[in-house]
Amino acid sequence: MPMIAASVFEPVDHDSVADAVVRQIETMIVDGILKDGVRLPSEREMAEAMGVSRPKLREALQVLETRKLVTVRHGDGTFVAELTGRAMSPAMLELFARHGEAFFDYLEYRCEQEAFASRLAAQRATRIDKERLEAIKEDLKRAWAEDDAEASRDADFDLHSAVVDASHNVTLIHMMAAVYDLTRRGVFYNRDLLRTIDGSGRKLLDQHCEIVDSIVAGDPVRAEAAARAHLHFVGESIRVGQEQDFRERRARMRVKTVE
Amino acid sequence: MPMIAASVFEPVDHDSVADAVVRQIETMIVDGILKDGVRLPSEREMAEAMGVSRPKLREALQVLETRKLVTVRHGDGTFVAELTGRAMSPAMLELFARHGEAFFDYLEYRCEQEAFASRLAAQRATRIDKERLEAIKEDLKRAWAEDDAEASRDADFDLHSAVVDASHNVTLIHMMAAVYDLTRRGVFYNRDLLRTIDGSGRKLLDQHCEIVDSIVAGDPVRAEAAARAHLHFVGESIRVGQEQDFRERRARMRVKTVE
DNA sequence: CTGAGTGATTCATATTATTTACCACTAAAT
DNA sequence: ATTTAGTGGTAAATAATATGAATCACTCAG
Repeated sequence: MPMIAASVFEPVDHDSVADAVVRQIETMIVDGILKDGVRLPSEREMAEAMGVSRPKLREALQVLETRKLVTVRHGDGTFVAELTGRAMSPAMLELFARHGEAFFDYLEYRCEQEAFASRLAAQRATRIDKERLEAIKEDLKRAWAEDDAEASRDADFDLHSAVVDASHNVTLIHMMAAVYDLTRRGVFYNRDLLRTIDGSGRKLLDQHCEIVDSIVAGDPVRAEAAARAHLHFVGESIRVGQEQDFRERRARMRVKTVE
Repeated sequence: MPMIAASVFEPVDHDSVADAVVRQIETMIVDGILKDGVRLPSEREMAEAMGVSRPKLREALQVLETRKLVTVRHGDGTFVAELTGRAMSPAMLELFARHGEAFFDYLEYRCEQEAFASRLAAQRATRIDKERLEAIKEDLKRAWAEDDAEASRDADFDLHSAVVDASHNVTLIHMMAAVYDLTRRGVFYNRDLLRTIDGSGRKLLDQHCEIVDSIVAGDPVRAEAAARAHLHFVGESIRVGQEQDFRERRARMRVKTVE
């Protein structure tokens, strides 16, 4: 009779009450239900509504305060922190990264912003902007030719920053600065996932070059299309990559049963 | 200062230890890690591996036994039930329905089976089969013309059963019988979701008619393509429908904050 | 028939969570 | 400036859940 080894069974992922509360409040923030600056109901009311005890709710609020998602003021109340304003706070962006289902919303948003930035850049790029973009294009090519992942990542980041800078829209520049910083630190996704459907990285390079070329050519329609195609490719790579990772993990578990 | 009403906060979804164990073991079954008939490790070993106490593991195994997913034999051991064999057991199919991430695997599998069935049906349908299919086609048209959701659902089920019957592959007939029964009972998805991107239902009708016409015409390639297109449409409708439902729920929660 | 494994039951103990009471701060009303 | 009613903050008793351990009953291989 075939028998399963005990090692196939992993420790159960069982949350405490406080953890569950943290997750639910974070989800409400991500979903836009709890907006910046609003005051939460009193601890007594929230605890009752959520069906947990006040000490446990307080424990959760403490975690949220540590993550800079809420502000607690003795004798006054509990408030959702200012998370977006002119630019998304790191706390908010890290929250998005933690909540997988929000990630594709973020990507959809970013696609729209980068299409917008590329269109403006094609219209407004100065000679200096264009020179900067051409120089980054050479960096990208060199990084690809040398298969230098780190240089490639840096150049990627430089390109997107340069495009936004070339849009000359101050609000956009501020809004996207934090996004790029966290993308660069790998908070949103492992950049290796971009190799999922583009093993050689050639496609990624071509897309980056097309963005530069269309901005330098002063073609807003082409620049916007290039940005959208690129972000679509990024989204697709991540989705397919995550699915493959998931299938591989399941396959490894199955293999484990016959060891 | 804007304030959120307490009613926006819902009771936290917090599992007991036993519930968490149930979910994890069910996931292992869905993922194919725990296969039919295999013997699980002893309760003592499983409890230790999963990091829970034996009484709590036993509580979980009792739930799984009630759901007919495992068989427990005093003095012998605990076994994964025979869930698939020649046809998927209702227990297995209900398990798939409970585990959302498995649903699209199921749909992918069903797409392949129905494409296979349609191809065979186009090759093997007898005169009686064809007459039956044509009669069902008329039922579908009438149900659509009269906007009769129940008649439409019944005719839909009849069609898929008739196609599989016309394949004259006994294994396939048995395998799909339980699938159709549960689909009919709405275990897998609410059929209303099919109206998400096809408000009038015309597209669905056209696809059903194309399946019938291609089988009656004896064209296996066309029949297979028609089945695949149909199942692709079903998958897409469900996916978009679920996304819309999700967005609507979030929007309702946001509206709730300003009441 | 025996022994070593399995599941089954029960109970004492530990941990987590709830309930309750009271303290300290804040801000609006007087 | 004071008062009051709200808020958050702390602590302890109690309840609920979970763990750990001991023992019983069944099964099957040797």
